[in-house]
Amino acid sequence: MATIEDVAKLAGLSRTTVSRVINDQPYVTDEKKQRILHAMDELGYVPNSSARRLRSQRTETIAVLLPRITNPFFGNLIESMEQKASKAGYQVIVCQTHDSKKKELDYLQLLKTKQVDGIIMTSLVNDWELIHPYLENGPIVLCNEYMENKPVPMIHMDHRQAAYEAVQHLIEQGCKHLAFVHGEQEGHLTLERKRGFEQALLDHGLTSSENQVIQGPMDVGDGRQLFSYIKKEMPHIDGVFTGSDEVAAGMIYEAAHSDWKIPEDLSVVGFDNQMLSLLMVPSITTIEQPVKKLADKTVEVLLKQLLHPDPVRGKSHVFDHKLVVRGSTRKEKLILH
Amino acid sequence: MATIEDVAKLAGLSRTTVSRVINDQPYVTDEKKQRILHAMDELGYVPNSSARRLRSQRTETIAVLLPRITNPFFGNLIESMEQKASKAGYQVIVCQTHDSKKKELDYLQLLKTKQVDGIIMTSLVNDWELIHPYLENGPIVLCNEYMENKPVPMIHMDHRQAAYEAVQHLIEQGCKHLAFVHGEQEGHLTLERKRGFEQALLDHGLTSSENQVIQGPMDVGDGRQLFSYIKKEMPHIDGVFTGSDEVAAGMIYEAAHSDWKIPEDLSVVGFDNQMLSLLMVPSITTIEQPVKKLADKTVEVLLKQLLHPDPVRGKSHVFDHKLVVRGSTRKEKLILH
DNA sequence: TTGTAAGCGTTATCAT
DNA sequence: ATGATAACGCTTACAA
Repeated sequence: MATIEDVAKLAGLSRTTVSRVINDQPYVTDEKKQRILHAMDELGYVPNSSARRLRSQRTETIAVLLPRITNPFFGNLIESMEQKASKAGYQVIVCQTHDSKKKELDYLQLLKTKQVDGIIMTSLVNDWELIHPYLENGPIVLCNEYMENKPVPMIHMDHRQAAYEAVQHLIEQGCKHLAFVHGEQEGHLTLERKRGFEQALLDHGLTSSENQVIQGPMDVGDGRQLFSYIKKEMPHIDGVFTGSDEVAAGMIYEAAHSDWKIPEDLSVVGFDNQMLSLLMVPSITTIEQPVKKLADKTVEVLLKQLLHPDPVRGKSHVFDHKLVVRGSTRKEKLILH
Repeated sequence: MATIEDVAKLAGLSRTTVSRVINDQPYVTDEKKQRILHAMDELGYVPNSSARRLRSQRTETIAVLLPRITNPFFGNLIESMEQKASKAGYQVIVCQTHDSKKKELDYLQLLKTKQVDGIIMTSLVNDWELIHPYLENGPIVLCNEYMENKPVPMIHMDHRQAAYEAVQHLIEQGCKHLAFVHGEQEGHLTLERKRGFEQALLDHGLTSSENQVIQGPMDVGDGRQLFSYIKKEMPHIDGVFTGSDEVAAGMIYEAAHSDWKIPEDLSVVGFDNQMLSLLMVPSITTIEQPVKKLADKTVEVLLKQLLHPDPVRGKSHVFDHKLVVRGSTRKEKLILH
């Protein structure tokens, strides 16, 4: 593999001058520049990335931590982030934590080992105390996940309000016995949604005791089990706010293979407005997140921090959600057209 | 940021000895080892990755090239690859080409710039002549995509045979006028499927002229348009083999909002057996790929090449597919239970 | 068992 | 405008 030295020799010039050409710096005669470019071409020279990184102390790479790439919400998020980052000349590396505390910390080490310049966390399973020290090693930005009064920028929606509106909608459709379903991890995000759920119940005079919080379900399979469980063990439940279109889809699938009708016997709300939620029969009422806006803003904020290592501030950027009403909750058939 | 030198000083030993401890090498007294570990701990020392890479000429990182992460097939593939690779101590970086020739070549540069030790290509849009030179810089393995007589390992299914079986199944269900649908790019993989399509027609006495090859559709939206197009412009078509569950799902969605019935008026076969294909109403007949096996084998082969830089051989590893028959093609209702 | 010193490929500083 | 030289932080012969 050719090095800068080889190029310099072949062109009859010094490494310094070659380096100037590589980095588009001034003070190189056009004639010599051409000679060097020729030499680089002839040797198939490409600058060695490790050497540059070592020398410059920068990697031009950022890491995005997420639970799992197979969740379409995170898939879309990373897709947008990657596009935005690569326009600014940054590489993105995708880090799946699978909601493991250990993996999350392992990936944060990328900052210490200088493999990345900054980190975006889209989920957060460790206590903040364990995350905080890593701020010494480079900027961290939270996207989607958020917590109060922490010295990092946060880009997200108001999940409490979103949950409130979803639950209010269920109540308006006539549901009296509601369940809130969330995944295995009880993150801050889940907590926010739960608060919204409870507030809505309160505001509409439904006592919490008749309503349920169910922890665990995360995917389609879980949703299927959940439906069977509700039908058998809690048949009084008539409305469910799930934190996930997958879970909602699983419930609807299983319902279709039973004698319950959705939304008549059970109304269901999902989350994320994934393609799936439109395609199901009935289609799924859900909360739409402004994925692209979240992604773009997050990358923008991180890149800004990379350029101006300011004293870290905990500014929140809150984006709007949208309740998309569809067949899984709409009991009175509206007249279309 | 503490360096190895700082640790050495604090422990009153040399860099060499510290390095030995870092790399778990023998010939260090237990007592000194402890002293060093203590010093590392006290300073919060972490080895600098760029320096190690530069010195050792290895990155312990592999790149996986794929069209887009939001396609669940590739999402699942990368998920499995990442797990397998990380067990062997390798990092994975995900590279979305979006089917762009330029991006594909850009990412292959990672091999030249020594940012990765090896590359897995799960799709291939450039001519082989452009890819070939990169083999100088490190091992490349093809997974999913394949071509004949190329000096790289290939791990894949027999797409021609899979297509053949899918089309044969449609014919057995009574379809007489078939269409084969594939995406924008006409890769080798698509070509294989098309051959299977044509062979099946031939073997069952259907002349090609009555049947169609449609290029372009890739996602749910395209599938919806496609259905409308077929209904309006080619209403004689009664069976479609799409290369994608998404396209199939889009067609089914649109059909449900029309007066055509699936499978009676039009039968549809998807590809990949994604969750979506089970959830649709009717559920989608599809081809199941052994994603985990493909992923594991691919990583295994690449890692082997990384350890033994043998003269490159073009061995193919072919895995079995499975035709999953569901409601989108099953005209005679079978009695269940 | 431990240490010295060279070198991986760049780039920044300072001369010239 | 160009070049010599010293880092960046680590590993590895080789010496002791």
